[in-house]
Amino acid sequence: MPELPEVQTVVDTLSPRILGRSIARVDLRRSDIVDPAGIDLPQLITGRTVTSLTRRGKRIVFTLDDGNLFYIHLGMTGRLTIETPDAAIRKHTHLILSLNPEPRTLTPLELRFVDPRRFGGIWWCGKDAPKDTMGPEPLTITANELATRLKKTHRPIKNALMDQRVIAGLGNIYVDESLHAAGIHPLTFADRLKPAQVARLTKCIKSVLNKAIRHRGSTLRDYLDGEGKAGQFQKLHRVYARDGEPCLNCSTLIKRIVLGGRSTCFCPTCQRR
DNA sequence: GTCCATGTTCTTTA
DNA sequence: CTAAAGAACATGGA
Repeated sequence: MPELPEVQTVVDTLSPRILGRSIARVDLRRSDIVDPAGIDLPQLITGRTVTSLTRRGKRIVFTLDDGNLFYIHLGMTGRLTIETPDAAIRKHTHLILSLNPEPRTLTPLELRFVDPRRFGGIWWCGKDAPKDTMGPEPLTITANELATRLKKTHRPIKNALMDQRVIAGLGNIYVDESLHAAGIHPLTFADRLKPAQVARLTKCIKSVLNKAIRHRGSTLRDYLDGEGKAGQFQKLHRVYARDGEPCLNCSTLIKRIVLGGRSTCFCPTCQRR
């Protein structure tokens, strides 16, 4: 589910509800979603206040008032939503944080983490910056920076852009959409792209992501933002999951191939080899 | 029953 | 050794 635009939307919707509230109770219903295994997460965070909530790649980074830090990754089906305590607890709810009301309001809230497939989880970092082998943020990367990184790998551009060490935050949807916008065939070797193509790709990645953020992400099945609302950008996908349908630019039928074990959709006319 | 799914990480292969 | 490809993880829907 969640790539950069979805994760950014979750952070944006959660921030006003979480920042400044202290954590009154922690209900960790499945301790195997916490890494490292064996730490006492409830003991570490009960009574603390979240002082900042940020995104790095697809991670949601929580900073606490004692300087400790952890992040949540939503994996494929993870959801992080604000609920009132009386809301029904749905299946696969693994963590509930009860948040004290702000001084002026009397509404207690809960932050709930739900993740059926459990590819997501919570990573405790303590006071150290999280171990970070991720590439640069796509919204601020320069064309030169991306070009340098792509030059180092002889893989199809699709695979390279999916690799979080090359560039952080992109996944299957937004790589396909960006490559289509840039007119680049997904099988093109990353190290063979011309500077003009990388420049165009950089621009397209940014415009696709920004547009997706404005539409609050893509909801295919599981994704909801922090307030429980679905995204709308799936209605504007131009290639993702549109195989067999006409290209919105040229009417050629969108083709589907498998790359890196993932389905990859592209327009054979707009994206020539 | 089968296949597929927004992601990451470990293992195997070249 | 390294880079790249493939399998594995767990659940649910079509």
